[in-house]
Amino acid sequence: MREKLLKLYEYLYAEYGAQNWWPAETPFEVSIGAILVQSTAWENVVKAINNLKAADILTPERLGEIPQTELETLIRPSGYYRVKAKKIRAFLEHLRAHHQNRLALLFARETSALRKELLSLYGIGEETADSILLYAAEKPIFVVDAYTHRLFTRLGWVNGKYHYDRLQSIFMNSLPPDVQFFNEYHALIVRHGKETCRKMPRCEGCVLRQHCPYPLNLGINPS
DNA sequence: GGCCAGGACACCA
DNA sequence: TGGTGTCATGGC
Repeated sequence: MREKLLKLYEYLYAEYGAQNWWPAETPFEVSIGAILVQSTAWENVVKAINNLKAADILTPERLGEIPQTELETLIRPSGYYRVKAKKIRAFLEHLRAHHQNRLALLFARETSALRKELLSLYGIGEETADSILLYAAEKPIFVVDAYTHRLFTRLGWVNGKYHYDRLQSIFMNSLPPDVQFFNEYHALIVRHGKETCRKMPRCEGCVLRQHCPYPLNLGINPS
């Protein structure tokens, strides 16, 4: 599996180059963005983030002080704005109550304990937790998503239902735990998914509703 | 006007 | 454990 994963990475990197993720200025911005991007096009998240920046409240303290309705209004462009406002407030409340509003204190925890802590919060599931771990806390955790499942399904490397942990294990058990490598690999899979999806009928087992043009000629044999 | 985007959760069998 | 409904704006 290791060789196939490395070959896939080489293909994607040669095709798209460095993606320079996560597109944010601070770990806190990454964390908020990770919640806002749930089932949403990134372009809409940018609008919401820009609203928060324009209001000059993109800090744990300030964001935690504004009323929920005001937060809802500011993040509205990212969609699902009511539930996302609750999720952000749950995250902020935890940060305030347990870590003095300081991400550095939260991120100082041991990785698996930190992951469990994030997963215990309302609105933070596996992908969001791992995105925060990798892109904000810079822990060597591989982020998996629907694009990953679709790509692996088309390559014949997995079949059936989308199980986050199973898919993640394929990477974690085969590749060295390198933050920059994991960063680039996931970003490339997302980039590839965005670039290549809207032309052919969707495939069996695909968790996304959109269309995609697989199979690719990756030259990688199915397992 | 229809489809869908870098999920998570509630509820049900 | 698995399947389904809900949340919602904005681009194409």
